[in-house]
Amino acid sequence: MSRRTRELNATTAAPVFAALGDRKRLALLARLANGQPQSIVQLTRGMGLSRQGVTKHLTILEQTRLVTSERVGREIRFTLQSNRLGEAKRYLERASQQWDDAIGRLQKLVEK
Amino acid sequence: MSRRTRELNATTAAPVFAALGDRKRLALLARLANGQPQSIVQLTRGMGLSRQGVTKHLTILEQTRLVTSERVGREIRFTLQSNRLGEAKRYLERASQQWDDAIGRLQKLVEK
DNA sequence: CATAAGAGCGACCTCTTGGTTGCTCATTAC
DNA sequence: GTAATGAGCAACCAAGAGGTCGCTCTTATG
Repeated sequence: MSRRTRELNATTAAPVFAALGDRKRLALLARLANGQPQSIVQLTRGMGLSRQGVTKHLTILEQTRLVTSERVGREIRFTLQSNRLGEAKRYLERASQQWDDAIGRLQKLVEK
Repeated sequence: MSRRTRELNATTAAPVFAALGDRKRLALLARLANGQPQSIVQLTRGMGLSRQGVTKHLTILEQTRLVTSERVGREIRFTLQSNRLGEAKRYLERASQQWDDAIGRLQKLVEK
């Protein structure tokens, strides 16, 4: 029984958004979204950052489960976890929906 | 011609996610999502934080346009901007969709 | 086997973040 | 008019983030 896809709350969502809150990390995710799993050196290319710097970012992304990694020989291949992005997306969805509902109720009151 | 609701890219999205990447700030947004615009002292209540601390968080939320403020007498009322949340949501939507599409194409290739 | 390639680990540095306190200013209430 | 309330500003502090370098370890490759 995997608990991987339960809903995020303020406490669990914050680290995920924090992980998304960096240009370089978003760039890494965008790279991974484009196709196959990629190794650290591959992801380092054209990133304007040292390999160790990239590793740090990938560690953060992995800790928040936005990516997963798999060792293949001497390489480590990173894969985007789109379901995790989905969880973050749904969190925002709920917040904005709640607000829109509140506004809607308020307007009805005013109209009466 | 307002440019407020154009699409986010990696550069413009990062600060928004960074703003969302803090428990306290998510709590503030949740509060604002519950109903009417609220002042700083109101938002401070039960936050376990000094008024100035809350002000700092609200400043960050306002700089990224997740909230707007309006002066009313000696108070400042903060309002949630649900469309901004929507922009962030759509950014995540695109990334995960792109990945899912890539995976789909890959599987088709394998099946052949 | 020797070497190259991919990655881990630790030390280090600087700038930013999240938080505080203290004081001042403006607006409302009595 | 005086007090109380809401907010701004500046200084300060500790901890964390983002980045580097240097060295070691492991896994191919020739």
